[in-house]
Amino acid sequence: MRFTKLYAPTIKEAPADSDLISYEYLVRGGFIRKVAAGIFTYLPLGNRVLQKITQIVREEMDNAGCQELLMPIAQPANIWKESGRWDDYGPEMMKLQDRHNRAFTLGPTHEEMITVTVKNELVSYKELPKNLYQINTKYRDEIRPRFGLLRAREFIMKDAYSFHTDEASLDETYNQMYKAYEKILERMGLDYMAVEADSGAIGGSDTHEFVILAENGESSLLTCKTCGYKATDERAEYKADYHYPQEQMIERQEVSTPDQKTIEQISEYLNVDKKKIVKSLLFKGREGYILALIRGDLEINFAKLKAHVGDQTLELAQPEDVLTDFGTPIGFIGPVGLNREDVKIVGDLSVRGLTNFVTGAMKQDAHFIHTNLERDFQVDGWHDIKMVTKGDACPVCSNPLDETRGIEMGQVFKLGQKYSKSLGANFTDESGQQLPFHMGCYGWGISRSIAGVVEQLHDENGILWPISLAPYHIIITLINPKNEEQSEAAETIYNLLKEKGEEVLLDDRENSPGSKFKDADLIGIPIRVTVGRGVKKSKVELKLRNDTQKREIDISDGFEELLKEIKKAKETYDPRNTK
RNA sequence: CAGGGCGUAGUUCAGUUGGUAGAAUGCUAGGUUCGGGACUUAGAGGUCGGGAGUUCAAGUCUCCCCGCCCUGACCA
Repeated sequence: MRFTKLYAPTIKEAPADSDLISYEYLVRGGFIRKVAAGIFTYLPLGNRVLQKITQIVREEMDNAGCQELLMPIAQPANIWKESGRWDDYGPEMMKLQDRHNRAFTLGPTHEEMITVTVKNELVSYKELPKNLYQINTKYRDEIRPRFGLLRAREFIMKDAYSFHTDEASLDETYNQMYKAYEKILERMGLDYMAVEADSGAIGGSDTHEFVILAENGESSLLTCKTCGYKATDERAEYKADYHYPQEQMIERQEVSTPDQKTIEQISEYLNVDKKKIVKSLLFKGREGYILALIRGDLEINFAKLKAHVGDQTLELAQPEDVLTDFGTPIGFIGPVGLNREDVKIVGDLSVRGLTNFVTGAMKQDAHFIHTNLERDFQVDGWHDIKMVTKGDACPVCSNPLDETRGIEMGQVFKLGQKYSKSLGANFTDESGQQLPFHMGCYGWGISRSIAGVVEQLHDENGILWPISLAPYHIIITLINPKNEEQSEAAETIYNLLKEKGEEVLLDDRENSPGSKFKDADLIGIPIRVTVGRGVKKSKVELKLRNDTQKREIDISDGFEELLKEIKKAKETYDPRNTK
């Protein structure tokens, strides 16, 4: 491809709405353009990368015994109502109506659709297991789309679904997919981790996330150097070991705390250690309120709480609701005297054993001091709902955990029988009995991968694509197109490489050399052949994107050395090693 | 959705007490250059996000919409 023919508008300045390096470089390099919040056009360069990722994923899926199909994006509401997720997913879904006022959604995921697809036709144990996938556009009306392609509202995803007679068969496929995902990440040349994760709204039991390591990643991971334990922050557990000194219980007392709403403020105002305050957060769910209690210096893990309560619709109660239902602003809620049918109290393990602590008094501008468990209120259940942080004890070996950041590229789930049961998807076993499938599902963020790769592989000048994903492998930078000698040499090399089937880009623009170098770096082409003044002496230059050194190559031998060096570079180039 | 911020040339941004719409960069044409966004001359490009209002006069003041960005318990 000639640069003069290519549609790749590059931009010198960072776009005003740039919030992340990958978004900035992808826009500046002419890979993508934003159309609306979280909705993008893939320009030719972006589309080439997208196709390469798609192809890698497709090949690995096929190798893992998975078959490709294509399901509709527009899905009727009724299948979502049947599975009970019309409400669970709720506002996340892009909803629309046809001319007859029938409700549809633009699929945020396809569990329902695939189940409906196989429901009446995949009926015998003899046909199992089956593993089906598609690569398709998905829609999720995120609370706040951001970070460019990392959190888009319209995005491309590979999703696979497997159907089994029993758990053992599911386990086998799960492991195959797990390995396929490792293979995909290796082919993309990325540093990654597979970690235990929370299953969220998708539900199910076992699940692993495949996370690539990146400083700006949205996911926080907790890892143990000693034993190798790894988990996402939502899922991470720890060895809870709280010992509090035995204290004499003191009489509970109400104190005035005007406008002191946060733990921080109360701690200062009452001159009490945060560890002697119990934080009370009120959540509203399907079956009423949940009051969650945790020690003042710790944070609640919302995902753990949701999982524990078994209600994915759980949300932090609105201040207005709290005021009308409990008669207090949210800063002053607490467990004392809260004997209401519609309120369940969940206590974090950190609260158990505390004595004489501070809680909200359930009325404006007042807290209780010297509150005590049992004597002053009852907890309905104890559970670990704490957000695990760096330094907490590893749940396996008790050594302190580390925290790193990353970007989730894919996730594998064992769904079990959740969807097959709710949608009545059964098969007939050897004995003629109707049984619900055991299912697995396996997602991969195709469009997100583009941004993920850039997040991990970039420097101050632009992107460093690995060979497997680069939109072109080689760029020929022609310094002066008006110089016949140079121009001729560049054309010859370009045609030769094209004949050899190389993916080569010829920068034949009449810009100044500097702007061509900048663009080549920004776009991130791995191998650069510079054709300039050296041509007089039958020399061109070879420079790799991850290297600061250039090498002179003699071309008087009919380009043999050049071809050899290019071949070698293609085989050994690794953008993770910068020099 | 809540709280905060911003919408002016393709892009990044200036625009004073209300008084003829600006720069840089990019683009077009010419000239000089040709190894890290080079220099120079000329030119095109804007119903100032949309609507209503106040005023002799609105980019600037008021109100209502719309869009985008940031913070928030979202997730491939």
